[in-house]
Amino acid sequence: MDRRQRKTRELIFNAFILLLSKKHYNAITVGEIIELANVGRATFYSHFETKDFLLKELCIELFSHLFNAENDGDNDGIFNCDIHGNVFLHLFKHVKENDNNIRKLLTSKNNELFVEYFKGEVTKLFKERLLDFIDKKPASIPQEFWLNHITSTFIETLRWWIETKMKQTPEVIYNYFLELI
Amino acid sequence: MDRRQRKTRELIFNAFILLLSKKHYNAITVGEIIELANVGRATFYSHFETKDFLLKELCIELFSHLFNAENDGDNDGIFNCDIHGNVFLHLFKHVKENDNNIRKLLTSKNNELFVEYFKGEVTKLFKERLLDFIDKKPASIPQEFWLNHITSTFIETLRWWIETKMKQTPEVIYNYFLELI
DNA sequence: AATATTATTGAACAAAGTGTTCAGTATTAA
DNA sequence: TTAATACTGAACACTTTGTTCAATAATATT
Repeated sequence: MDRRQRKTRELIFNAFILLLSKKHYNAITVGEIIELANVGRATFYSHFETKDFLLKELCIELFSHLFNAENDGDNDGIFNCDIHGNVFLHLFKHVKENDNNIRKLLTSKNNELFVEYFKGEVTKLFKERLLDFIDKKPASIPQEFWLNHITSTFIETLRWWIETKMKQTPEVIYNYFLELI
Repeated sequence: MDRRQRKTRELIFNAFILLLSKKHYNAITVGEIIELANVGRATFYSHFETKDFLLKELCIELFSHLFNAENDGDNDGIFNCDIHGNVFLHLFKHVKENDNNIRKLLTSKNNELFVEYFKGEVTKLFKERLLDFIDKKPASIPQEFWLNHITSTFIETLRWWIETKMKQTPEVIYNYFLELI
């Protein structure tokens, strides 16, 4: 990819992230983004079809290393942690220590699109590790319902934790989560 | 209130509800609403400041009888049910039998505003009846967190039920809910 | 270093939506 | 019947969106 393209992409991403932490997703206009990024209008539209696509590509940029990491070395993908699957504890830690972006996006308003993306990824994680939680499932309820429940509970827990300023350690909040389910 | 006002209010509400079941909240324009309602543009704006206010007033219109009913007779407010507080079972029943509007609104896209309203009302209900559920709370977790959790779980359960076409009876889905918490 | 390719620019553009205004008309309440 | 009030519809300024295009700049290719 042309160096110019990489440059403008990054300028746009940075401007967008900055705006996301200042105002609702719906309230952000393409005009504001390009003004802050110092980029022509036509340039923006040659990179991204719409604002929604910008968000989508930003998610891939920011989180694909987390969710899609193969076991190929020294990245910090979710799958490369303490052998036996404290994936979710790892995620709490990751959010606390590195990932201000997840914090911003998960608590920003009018951002159904991101929540949908994030929930989709987390659902995949739980699906792959469903057996680790299957013993907690009451026998009577359907598995699809259970999957939806633990995923939602995880995300709500994470959101609550972020919104109340992350006063607990990742370990404590992870135990809260385990006690809920 | 002038009969003319009541008439246009109802025309607008009906048009809005119809549109909500056909497209995303964000995609609905004032132009469409007034065209469908057969009402002048100026009239719309003399009734409602913005589309968001329209939604807000629609919620009050549709659900205040549910959530704010005092014990004053033959309404079907949430508080006027089987003495000992199966409020939530009652809500499941209500949604299944009478309330196509909650169904539409709770599963419509780009409708954070409604979900926020609905969650607020349900949170109030749980807060007033927290003692009924307090014995299910693990000792270690904070009460505010617990309140948020059972509220979210209730709403997610309701949403899942609606989205999967309400195949279970209200009693069964209510038991699912109880087993989750 | 010269050239071909590709990205960016800025300005202009149509289209769609928002929210306001106002004079004229119709409906309702008194 | 009259006075008050609600509705109309058309026009308005304004904002935002997404597109187009010729000129210019940066990069890749040889």
